[in-house]
Amino acid sequence: MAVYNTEQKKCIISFLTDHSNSSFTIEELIAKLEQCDNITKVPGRSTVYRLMNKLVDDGIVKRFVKGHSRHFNYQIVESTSCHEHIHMKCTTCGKLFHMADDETTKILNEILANSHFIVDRDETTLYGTCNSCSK
Amino acid sequence: MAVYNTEQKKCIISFLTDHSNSSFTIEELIAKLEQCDNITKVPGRSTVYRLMNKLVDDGIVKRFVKGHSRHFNYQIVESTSCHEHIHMKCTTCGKLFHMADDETTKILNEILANSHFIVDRDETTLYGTCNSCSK
DNA sequence: CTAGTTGCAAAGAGTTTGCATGGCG
DNA sequence: CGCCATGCAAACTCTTTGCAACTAG
Repeated sequence: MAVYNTEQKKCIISFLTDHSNSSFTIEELIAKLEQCDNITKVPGRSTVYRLMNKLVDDGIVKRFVKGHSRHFNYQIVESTSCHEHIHMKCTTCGKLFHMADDETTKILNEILANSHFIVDRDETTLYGTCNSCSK
Repeated sequence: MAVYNTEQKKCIISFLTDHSNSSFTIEELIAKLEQCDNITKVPGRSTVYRLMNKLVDDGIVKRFVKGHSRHFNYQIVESTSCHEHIHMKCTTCGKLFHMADDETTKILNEILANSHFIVDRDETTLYGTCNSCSK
């Protein structure tokens, strides 16, 4: 099945790439896209839903729930190495932090040794307060 | 505002308590309750929704998304000390494990020292594979 | 009794889908 | 030019809400 590289698809991917530190609900994403003036073709609502589902299936975008929200958030998966470490999301400022790789390995090995639990790195995001926000 | 202890509320809480190792979507919960024969008064759909929202607000039940599902799961919060340690959920067998308190403290302190990030314990569930399932 | 709770049905919100049109390759 | 992608509107699913009847305390 051929895949076409349409304006709508490019528009969403480039927006998410430009805001790779933030995540958006579908509603937020649509609102943001409509505000952007450097966008040639703002995709329609159903196209956004369809594209996001496909992008999640393809592993280009990650779907998750932020804090206690009842809606899904979408965020671009930044690189393949992104799967390799723990993420920390600040619930105050919303920024996503990446734990150093060796620190990640150390922590996960410690959990394995003590609790005999193999943590799935890709599924792991810690929520809390970042350095700046805790000051 | 007074709070009445109705059959419907008791029925949901006792079911969740009896299955404190499992979590359910609303749909699953309703189906299970309808199957149970030792239940005097099966609550209606809207009552289940209303009660679950209230139970979550009151901190008696926890709402979260399991794996890549698009629906919320509900699980009873097992005890007050439950907030104090990290949870580990096996994505294979579905069981919830509790990390030892001293281990939790050690890990979180290590993260704080290295990444300057204060992890919210209450928000933290690690997903992965438990000891039995990894064999 | 009285006020919180329930169940029904209807409304609301979020998401998916069928189909005709448009546009990429 | 053929086939995939898009947009609209309608359908669908999940959840909430208004209201009259019910019931715990």
